[in-house]
Amino acid sequence: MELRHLRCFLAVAEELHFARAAEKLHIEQSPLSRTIKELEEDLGEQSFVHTNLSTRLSQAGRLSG
Amino acid sequence: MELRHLRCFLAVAEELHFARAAEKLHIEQSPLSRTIKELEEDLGEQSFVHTNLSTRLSQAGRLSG
DNA sequence: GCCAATTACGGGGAACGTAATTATA
DNA sequence: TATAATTACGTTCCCCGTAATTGGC
Repeated sequence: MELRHLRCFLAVAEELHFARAAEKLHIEQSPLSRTIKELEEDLGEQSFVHTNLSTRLSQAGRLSG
Repeated sequence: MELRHLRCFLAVAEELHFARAAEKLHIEQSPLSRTIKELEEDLGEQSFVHTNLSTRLSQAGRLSG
C-alpha cells in the first residue's frame, strides 16, 4: 500500500463521487478508478474499501437519483 | 513524503549502516543515500532525520572504529 | 441517462543500477 | 581506512492522460 492509494481513498470517501474526487486530486477518473481497485486488491476483496465505499456510493447514488 | 522514504529511514535506523540497510531494502547504496537526502530536504535541514540518524551513525562509527 | 469500471495505447518522469570519485568521521 | 555522499549516465517501470467502450443503478 502506498500513500497515493490512501489519498485517493480519502478523496472518494469525502466526495462520494469519483468525478469530483478526481478533480480534487488533479487527476482523471480513469487512473483514480484504477488506483482504488489497486487498493481493494491490496487489502483483499472483502475489504473496507469495497464494502464501505461502494455501498456508500450506492446509497449516495440512490438518494441523489 | 512517501512511504518509500519512511521505509528507507527505518532500515537505516535499524541497521545504523547504509550498506546493510540497502541490502535489506534490496536496493543499492546510491539510491538509498539519495532517498534519505530527499527525506531530510522534505522535513527540513534541522530535521529529526539529520540530527538523530547522522549523529547515531557517527556514534556507531566511533564505537565500532 | 448518470456514473463507475474497464480497456488500449502512448508519454513523461521518477526511481533504480552501475561505476567512479570525493568527502568525512 | 571504512563509510557515506555525490556525480553522471542509462534504463526500466510506474503513473497518468486520453479516448472510447462497457456495465450497473
